Amino acid sequence: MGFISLVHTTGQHREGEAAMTLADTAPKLGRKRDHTRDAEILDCAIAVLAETGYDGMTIDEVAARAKAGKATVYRRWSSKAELVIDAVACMKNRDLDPSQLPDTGTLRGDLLAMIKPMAIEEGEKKMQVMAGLISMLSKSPELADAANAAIVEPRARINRILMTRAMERGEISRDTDIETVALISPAMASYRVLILRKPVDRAFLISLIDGVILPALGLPARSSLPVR
Amino acid sequence: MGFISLVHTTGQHREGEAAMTLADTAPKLGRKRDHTRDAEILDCAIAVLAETGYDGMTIDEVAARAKAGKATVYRRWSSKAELVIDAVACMKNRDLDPSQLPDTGTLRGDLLAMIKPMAIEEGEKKMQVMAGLISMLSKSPELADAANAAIVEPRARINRILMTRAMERGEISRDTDIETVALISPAMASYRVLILRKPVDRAFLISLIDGVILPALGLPARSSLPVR
DNA sequence: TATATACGGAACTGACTAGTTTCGGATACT
DNA sequence: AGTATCCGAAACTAGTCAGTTCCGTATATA
Repeated sequence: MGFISLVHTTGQHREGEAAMTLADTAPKLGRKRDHTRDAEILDCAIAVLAETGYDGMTIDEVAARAKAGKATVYRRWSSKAELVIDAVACMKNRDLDPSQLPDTGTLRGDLLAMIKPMAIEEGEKKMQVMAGLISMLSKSPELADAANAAIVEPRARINRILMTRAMERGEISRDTDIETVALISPAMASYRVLILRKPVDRAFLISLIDGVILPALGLPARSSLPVR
Repeated sequence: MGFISLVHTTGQHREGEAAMTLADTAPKLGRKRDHTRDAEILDCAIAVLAETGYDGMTIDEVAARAKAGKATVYRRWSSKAELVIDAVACMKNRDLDPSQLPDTGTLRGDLLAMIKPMAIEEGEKKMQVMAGLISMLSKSPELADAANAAIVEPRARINRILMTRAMERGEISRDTDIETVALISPAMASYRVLILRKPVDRAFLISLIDGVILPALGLPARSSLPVR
């Protein structure tokens, strides 16, 4: 389960022991480390994390699921905390295409175009992971930063972009508080999954757009024309 | 810290062992159980829960903080899970006055009147507790129900009442989706605390009311007069 | 070929903790 | 008085898990 193709970009951490100023690792002799295992282990870590949460996750389970020895895991990450931070950071790459956003001409059209089964599923997965991390966020600022960058920010950023475009288009008022409005859907979707434990489906997202977001921006549910 | 005066209402659970159809406990002989310890222990459980989360919380810590022996705790609750469920359920009673809500004549006035330092602080505490519970909610439906009834519902309920009154008053449209709009502030406040880890202060709540909730209801930020 | 490292797997260590039991003393009924 | 239960405190039991070490084997350089 999960594709292997991901490359994790957040650094290998220290692999040797001696203090090396440059060239993180450099054993000239011996068998080379199989870096295809890295992403596989991280994928399994994400899966276990989503299923059991940070405290419930065990290195044994991750290693077993990746058909790896624990030594193979600890050779790459010096602790459970580092593995998790790297795994979470790695989710950032699963994101929707960087700037290949829809551009339908209306904000409503753009927001609706963002509702795709794949995006919903990926969002659900991220929320499962987030659920297992929340109690840790206050204990590990480093993890909190990783979770923010990989899970929280990407969503908000997309909304910010779409709404900024709508503003430049003249569709919404110049003095809209985009920063806040862009957080409505992430916030309400999180709340629905994490706390109400109900599914975030297409119908919910549409009612959110038409019942909350667009009205909050002063647009009717069926906006299409710029105001001026 | 924390007042002792609370009475927990959610039941004592089984205290004896033999199957008794009625009268849960009935030792005629011996020293009586000191029921003032119940609420004290529950208060300490809440405090530890807020600080460390469910997995980080230990019975030893709770007992030590309440200056009680572990046996005294286990005599009342047969497991950590039951203690936590009872402690969470107990938070319901800390609520804002049952139906003693503000009635200023406008929805904005009512919503602003709900912003009191005490209410903010209590909400923050509840969110800390919720943060420590989230990863457990999917594993224990009973805990999820308790958390919902004690932490989630009360807030939403107040908004629902205030908005229903505004509707009857003619201030907002008859076909408003109150069920969704009432969740905006709980959702965005939770998101802010749990995920963004920023404080929910007066300024945030006001910008939420004026920048999101009232506009979503078709009201200007300074509404005062009924529309029709 | 000799050496050094990687691999999966398994055994081991040390710390922690849920839950139980025991102890000396206090309190309440009979 | 006698007995049963409570109390706080501490010791004990049993299971779990992070992190380490060792094994036999595979693969790379020299």
